[in-house]
Amino acid sequence: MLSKKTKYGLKALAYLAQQEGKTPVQIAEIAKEENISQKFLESILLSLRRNGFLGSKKGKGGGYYLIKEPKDIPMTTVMRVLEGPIAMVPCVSLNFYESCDDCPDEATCSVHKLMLQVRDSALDVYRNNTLADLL
Amino acid sequence: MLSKKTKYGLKALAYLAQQEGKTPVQIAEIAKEENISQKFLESILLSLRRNGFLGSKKGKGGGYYLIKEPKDIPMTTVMRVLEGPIAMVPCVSLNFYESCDDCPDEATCSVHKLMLQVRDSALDVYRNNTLADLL
DNA sequence: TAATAATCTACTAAAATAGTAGGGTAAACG
DNA sequence: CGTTTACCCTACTATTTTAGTAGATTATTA
Repeated sequence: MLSKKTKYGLKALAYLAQQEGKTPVQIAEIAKEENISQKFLESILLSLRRNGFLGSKKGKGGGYYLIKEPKDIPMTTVMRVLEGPIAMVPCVSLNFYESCDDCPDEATCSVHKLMLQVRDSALDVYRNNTLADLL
Repeated sequence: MLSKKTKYGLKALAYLAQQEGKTPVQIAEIAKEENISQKFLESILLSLRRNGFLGSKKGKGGGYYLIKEPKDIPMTTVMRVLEGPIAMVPCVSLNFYESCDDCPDEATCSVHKLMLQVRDSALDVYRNNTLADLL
């Protein structure tokens, strides 16, 4: 299941991408328009800023804005920041690899084999979608 | 992330599929060979039996066994029983559909659009794999 | 009937999720 | 320069899910 954090994060990014210029949008506006708890959204936007997706401006007329063009933001990087690993098991993860403590041999593991295919197919989708494609 | 329940369930099914005849295999044997907590595995096998994948026999010489041929067990049905919905959001689920309480319109929802593709790609993998393919 | 092995009910510890509460801090505007 | 605006940050909490445990029961077979 997709976490609310990821869902809200995606919606917020899409909302910002739809904006005309690069004028900052306030948290309160996004929260209201997208039906998201404002406080929760605050922490999500903050993490998106820390990870280089968003810029922010304080004070009157402040808010958040996209740093890059929507078409230059691939879904792979967004999903990894918001949701974490794209793989369903750590032993097939490219960016978050970990070996399983059960399972003596990855090469012969039935789960490994299947989940490798699932990861590749999901990766394929995320690689072929940028933020611009969500609008 | 794939739950341990699903992981263990898949491993147990694969173990049973590797068996020569249709002689029942005891929970204890599967648990030991696959490094799974026996009590936890008990409940998993029980649910696989209730859902028509396994048969069981009590008493001496008893245990669990596959009811169908591995090649006739598609991963879609296994995953749905063990892990639940294949979709990452209920609003794109074929078998577990639910509308989102935020999100006024699915047709224009950016998350919906993306997750539909992810579901289709995952479904594609599961449909093209049977239990026999995991061995 | 004694041993074996699945079945069933109920409880629990730990982790993740989805928030809340309450200030602090920087920038803009009058 | 001071007030307002709006992001920034820390800490706490309720709920749900996950991953089990414990212990008694029931059915089978030798």
